[in-house]
Amino acid sequence: MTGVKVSLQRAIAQALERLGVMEPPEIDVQETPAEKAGDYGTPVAFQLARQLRKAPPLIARELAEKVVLPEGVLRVDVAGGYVNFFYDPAFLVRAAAQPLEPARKQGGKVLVEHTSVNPNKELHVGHLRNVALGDAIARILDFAGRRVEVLNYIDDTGRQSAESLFALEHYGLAHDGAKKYDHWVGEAYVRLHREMADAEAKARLEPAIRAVLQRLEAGELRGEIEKLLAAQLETMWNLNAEYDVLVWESDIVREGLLQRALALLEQTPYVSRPSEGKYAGALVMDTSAFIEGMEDPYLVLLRSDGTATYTAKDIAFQFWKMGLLSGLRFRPFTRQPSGRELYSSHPEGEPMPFGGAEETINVIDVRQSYPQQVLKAALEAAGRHDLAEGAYHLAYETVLLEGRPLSGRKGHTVSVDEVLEEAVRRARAVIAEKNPQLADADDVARTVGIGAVRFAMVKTEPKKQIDFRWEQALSFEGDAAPYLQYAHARAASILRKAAEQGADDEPDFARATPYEVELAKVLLRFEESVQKSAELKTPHVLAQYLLDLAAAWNAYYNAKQGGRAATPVLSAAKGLRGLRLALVRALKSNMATGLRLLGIGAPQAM
RNA sequence: GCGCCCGUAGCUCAGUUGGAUAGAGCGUCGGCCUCCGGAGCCGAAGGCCACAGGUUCGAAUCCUGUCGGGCGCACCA
Repeated sequence: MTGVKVSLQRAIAQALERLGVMEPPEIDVQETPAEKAGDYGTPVAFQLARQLRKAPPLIARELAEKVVLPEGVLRVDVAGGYVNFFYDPAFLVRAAAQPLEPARKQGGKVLVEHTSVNPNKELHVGHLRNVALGDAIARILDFAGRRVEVLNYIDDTGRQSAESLFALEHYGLAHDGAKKYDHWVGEAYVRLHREMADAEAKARLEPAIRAVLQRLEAGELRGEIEKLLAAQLETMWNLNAEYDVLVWESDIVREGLLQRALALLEQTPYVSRPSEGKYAGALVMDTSAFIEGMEDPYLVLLRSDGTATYTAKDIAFQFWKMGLLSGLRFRPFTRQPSGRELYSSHPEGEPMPFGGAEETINVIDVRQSYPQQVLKAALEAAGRHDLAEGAYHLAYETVLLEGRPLSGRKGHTVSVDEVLEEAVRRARAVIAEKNPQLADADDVARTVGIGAVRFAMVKTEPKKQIDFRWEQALSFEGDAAPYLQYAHARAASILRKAAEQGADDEPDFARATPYEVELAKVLLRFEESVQKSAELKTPHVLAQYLLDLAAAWNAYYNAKQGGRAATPVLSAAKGLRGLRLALVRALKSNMATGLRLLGIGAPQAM
């Protein structure tokens, strides 16, 4: 159903060629403003004025004379320097009624890493934005024709996990099942930190924590981490997020990826082992050739005591992601709610074709910008400029809670589980009030509540800080997911009634009115918005488009002329009714697809 | 101090590879269920697009500077 703009661009380009324009500019085709004549127009004559040394209106007129009108265009007109095209309403509406299809697969693999939360406590609202963004962008890229692999990194050898596991042992706790496991462990973690606020206590406990860390690195406590991971996965699944593969940090080290990455880097002129000065005895990388403005461009990979920094492991991981290194082994981990298999790296697994992507998207908050730059620098140092170009950091700003930064230690935080529970509860209350007869009210409340939360996380640009406020994030009015879902349910309701009445007349597109044309034009923007979302790697473009689409549909639905409904569907004359049903069908299906790409469900009724 | 990001209506935000009169939601005020679902629709009020220069036929969008705000600059992760 694309193609209206594209065919105009092509026609204009050919006309310019006939006019003898040697270097045609980018041809911009846009919908004409509401009060202007025509359907689509181009300002290309303005851009050519200098090159051709002619007034824009003159060029516009010549262009209008030379252009061969593409299919569906009735006539062309000139307004000032703009060239405007008038479409046959029937053509636009028929085009808009065509079913959507995912773009054909092309290009290499793109690997999306998101979530990657420390396995040591429950997810909080900061993680929520990460999961919502990462899951949505993966779905969008897939629809836009990319081969996508979704990865979740398990930092099982981190300090935080060690502290959590130590806390359980230290306080002699046993899980009785009353609380969700990750919340329960999180409480022990917080308790430990309260105790360690005292410097003396901290020093006393340090050796025992280190011992746990070492056991983690040896892979001895994998089962403990898996228990935490299982509890966290429940939350992500509740959010509608699934993955292809988990990669464990300990596996990266055990399989020798870290050593090989360092060996590879040591052969380059950028990595050295200073024998004196600040970095004596350490292995460092000089990033000055790749990162500008650093006071101290040296980055430690191996500490002088021989241990690897987190960044070094991350570099090894990035090298694996992009196929510079291979060697991890995998096996099935669990089956996810949709039926999709989740794999995991594992010492006893077998080689499988994960990784080796030509492009990576790392979804991590903006505070990690420097380490992410380092990953690119390491790829550059390895001589792979092409891969460095393909490594994208999807940086999102932090989430505030009621205007203040999140803080686990001060208890200023809310878990994702809590947020979801409250959202679903509120959705259930609204249903009880507005639609008490609704059959599957509990399921719908889940879809609506979770949808509201996810949409709130993706509707704004990632690089803008957002403030999580209960009243806003859980709003069921205005620019929120329920608005989109309501538009969908309304369309579903009409189609249901049409089926009951046996209304299935052939559409007579020649009967299209300006009301249908207006809705059709918005429908026709769907693919462009998905493509743009994919290209800019941000779901908010699609989210904003869906709001436009729902608004156009609601306006169409409510249109009145002289106090009467202007656009009734079911009571319309034969042919016109068929046309309107075709548009409603397209609206419903596109809205459902758009919501799905954001990881949000579209109930038939709500 | 150096670097990156942000500043658009009372509030929260779209719009930025330069294009026609800067748009939504919330809030305020006023309307709309004899009509397919009022979680909706229509209308009003509300803008020196932070400020000052510059480039351009044309600037919220590009450049320079200034002022506000956020973040990053560890042999932490």
